[in-house]
Amino acid sequence: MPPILPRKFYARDPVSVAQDLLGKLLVSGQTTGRIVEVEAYLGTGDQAAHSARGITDRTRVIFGPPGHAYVYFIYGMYECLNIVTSPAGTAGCVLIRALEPIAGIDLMRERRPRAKRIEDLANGPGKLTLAMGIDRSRNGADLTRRAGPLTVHNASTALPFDIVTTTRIGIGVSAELPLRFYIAGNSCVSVP
DNA sequence: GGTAGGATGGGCT
DNA sequence: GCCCATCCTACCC
Repeated sequence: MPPILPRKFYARDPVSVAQDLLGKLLVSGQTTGRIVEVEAYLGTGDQAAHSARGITDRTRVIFGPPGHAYVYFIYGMYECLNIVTSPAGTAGCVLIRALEPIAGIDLMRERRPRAKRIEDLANGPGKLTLAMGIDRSRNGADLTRRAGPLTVHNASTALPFDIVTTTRIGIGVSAELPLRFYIAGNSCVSVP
C-alpha cells in the first residue's frame, strides 16, 4: 500500500485539499476506493457548510486539527464522510462524494445488494459509506494514523486526469459557489 | 428514457 | 416544527 498522506497535506484551504484528494485511495478495513468526486465546504463565507453557525456538539470536529474524519447522519438513514482541512481552530472540510471501487468489491456488493453495476456501489456520498462500512463511530478518527480504521494513501500508479469544476449537489444556500470537483470522464461520478 | 415523492430521524430555531 | 451536503421505487412517457 502506498504511503499515508501526512497531516500537512490537510492543513491547507479546503479547495486545494479537495482538488488534490482526487485520485487518492481511501481504505476502510478490507475495502479500498479511489476518490473520484469531492466537494469543498469553507470556513468563512459559505452558508451551506455545517460549520457556518459555529461550534456545536455535531460540528466540533470540523474546527479541530486537520486530517480527521467528520461523519454526519442525514435524512434519517444515511451517513456522509468528510475530511477535515485547515489548521486547528479554523473550519473547513471536504465531502467525499464518489469512489471507484478498487479492492474488497465482493464485500461492497454484500453491503449494497441493490447495486447492479460496480459503478453503482459507491457513486454517491451515502452509497460510499455503506459500501466501505463507514458510520458515525468513525467521527473524529485520525486519518493519518497507521493501523487506524480509516486511512488515505497516495496513488502510486495514478494516470494524469482532468478536473471538472461545478456547483455543489443538493444544497440551497451558497449554491452558486464552484466547489464541486470530479475526475473528467470517470464512470463512478454521481452526477456526470 | 425521465421524474415525483416517500422513507426516516437528528439538529437546530 | 421544519429542514436536511440522500437514495430508491413507482410510474410515466
